[in-house]
Amino acid sequence: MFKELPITHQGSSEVDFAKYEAKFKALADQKRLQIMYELTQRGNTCVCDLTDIFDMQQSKLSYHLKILLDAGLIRRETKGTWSYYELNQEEVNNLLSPELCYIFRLNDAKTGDCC
Amino acid sequence: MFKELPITHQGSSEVDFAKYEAKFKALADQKRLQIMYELTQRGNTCVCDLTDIFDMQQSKLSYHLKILLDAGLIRRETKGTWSYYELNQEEVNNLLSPELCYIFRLNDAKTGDCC
DNA sequence: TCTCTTAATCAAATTATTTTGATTAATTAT
DNA sequence: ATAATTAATCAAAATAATTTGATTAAGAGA
Repeated sequence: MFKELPITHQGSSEVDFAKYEAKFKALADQKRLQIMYELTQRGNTCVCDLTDIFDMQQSKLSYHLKILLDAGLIRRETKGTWSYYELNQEEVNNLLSPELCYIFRLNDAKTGDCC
Repeated sequence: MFKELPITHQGSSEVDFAKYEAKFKALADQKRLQIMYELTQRGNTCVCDLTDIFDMQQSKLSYHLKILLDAGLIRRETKGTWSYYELNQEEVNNLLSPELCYIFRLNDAKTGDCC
């Protein structure tokens, strides 16, 4: 009935790995990492600018932005018909090493300490 | 002929995101995170023990171990017919936040500084 | 030698993710 | 009011990742 538990610890259920799965899935894509990098460099950015920059179909970009948004890695702000996205620095810091955080760090924040 | 470059920086090609894609892909799976956690707790561990612990088909476990191995997150050592895997602590530290590193930190190393 | 065990690899089936093109709703501009 | 723009969503197609069961190669043990 019950699966035997491992001997040396109380089982990996004490850590919620499902939570991290979605976040790492969001990070596990070149395009999305580039989108994040772009948001790092530009700060709050309109989708219309991103479509130009990445030469990417609008629905495709929208799909990738949604994945990053759902994972909590970016934030959205809507102004009229326009959508602006920005990096969620806090979440990035919670996940990534100081070295990687630095890559995804807003330029005007690069003087501060990391993580 | 040439795609216009973004204005505010020299293009995201200066960061090798392809390199990180494979690593985050490896991390983007609950089972693999659990395998990593198990290796953290047990240290150098035989595949035969892992099949018991995870109640997972041998070929399936082998597939996931290969993905972690190829991403450089774990290391393999072969002794006769047996394979032993262990966490690549250094690589984990290079990627993950101190908070996450701590989860994947060998018990006997938990006193030391992170990252 | 012959048999058993270990663990990697393979091909096929299954499942999940991504891309594409179209549609939609909301807003803006004429 | 009408037309144009923005960006999300949808369904179908294309692509990629995972699972399964079988096979293989290498060693261990009788």
